[in-house]
Amino acid sequence: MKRLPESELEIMMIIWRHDGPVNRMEIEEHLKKDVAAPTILSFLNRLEAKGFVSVEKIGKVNWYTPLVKEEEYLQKESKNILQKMYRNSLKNFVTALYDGDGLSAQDMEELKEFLEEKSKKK
Amino acid sequence: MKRLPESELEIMMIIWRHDGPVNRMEIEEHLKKDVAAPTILSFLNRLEAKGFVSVEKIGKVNWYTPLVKEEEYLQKESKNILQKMYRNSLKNFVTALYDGDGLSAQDMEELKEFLEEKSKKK
DNA sequence: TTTCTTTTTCTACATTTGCCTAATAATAAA
DNA sequence: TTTATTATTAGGCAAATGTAGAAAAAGAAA
Repeated sequence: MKRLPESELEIMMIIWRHDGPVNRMEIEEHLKKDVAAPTILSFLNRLEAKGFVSVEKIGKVNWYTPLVKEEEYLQKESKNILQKMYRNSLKNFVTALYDGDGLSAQDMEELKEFLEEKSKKK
Repeated sequence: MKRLPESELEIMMIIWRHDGPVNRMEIEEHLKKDVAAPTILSFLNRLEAKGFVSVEKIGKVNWYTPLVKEEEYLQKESKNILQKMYRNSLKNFVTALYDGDGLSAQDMEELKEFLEEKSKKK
């Protein structure tokens, strides 16, 4: 499974968050910036070529369905990021966020609970 | 400050972790895969063009010094990553790691302590 | 002062990425 | 059944990225 470039990932995120097949128009509506229709279709073609989605044409509209699971992709990516940028230390990542004011008290609380929960389970 | 492509970031990480000016040869030694000297120098040129390092030539050797601070870059990147891939939720990121077996008990312990420490301070 | 040796600089090239215009296909409206 | 309307496909282009061979520069050794 390849790593996706930014624009393709952006599209993929929309597809993942959407329930069931999506068409170009729906994706367009969820994109913040606006791009021409053929641009989006071009990204979708590339995603298909890379095996990330399948396409079915109904009438004149293409419907796209994810083939790769979001969790699967994000799991790989998370590890990658940690390894490449934070010497494999989650703490380093969180510290960077904290120091850059990217962490609210609520985020921290939420995470603490998660960690307690998980370590209890073990 | 621009985002760096993978190869340039890899070089930058080496420069940051190194203390004081570095030359091409030293960088080469720290790279896992091996690339031709001109390749590394080419990346270094691009880093200079982007304002990430400064160069000083002494004798026939170039010495590179970081101009952008590691923390600064990583802080921005961390936020970016979180926002683009995890709907801005650190918990989502950690969950992905956890579910993908990218988290050791020790990592979790370390992080819990960090969080407790920080929320106490507040 | 020649002749290596080693570095860097030049230049180039294949791919990938981000994007779009023009052409084509296909349904919907007259 | 023509004539819009609209979506997709073709094709393509500029910039960015990954990579390196050949040429040039500079110190080191003869």
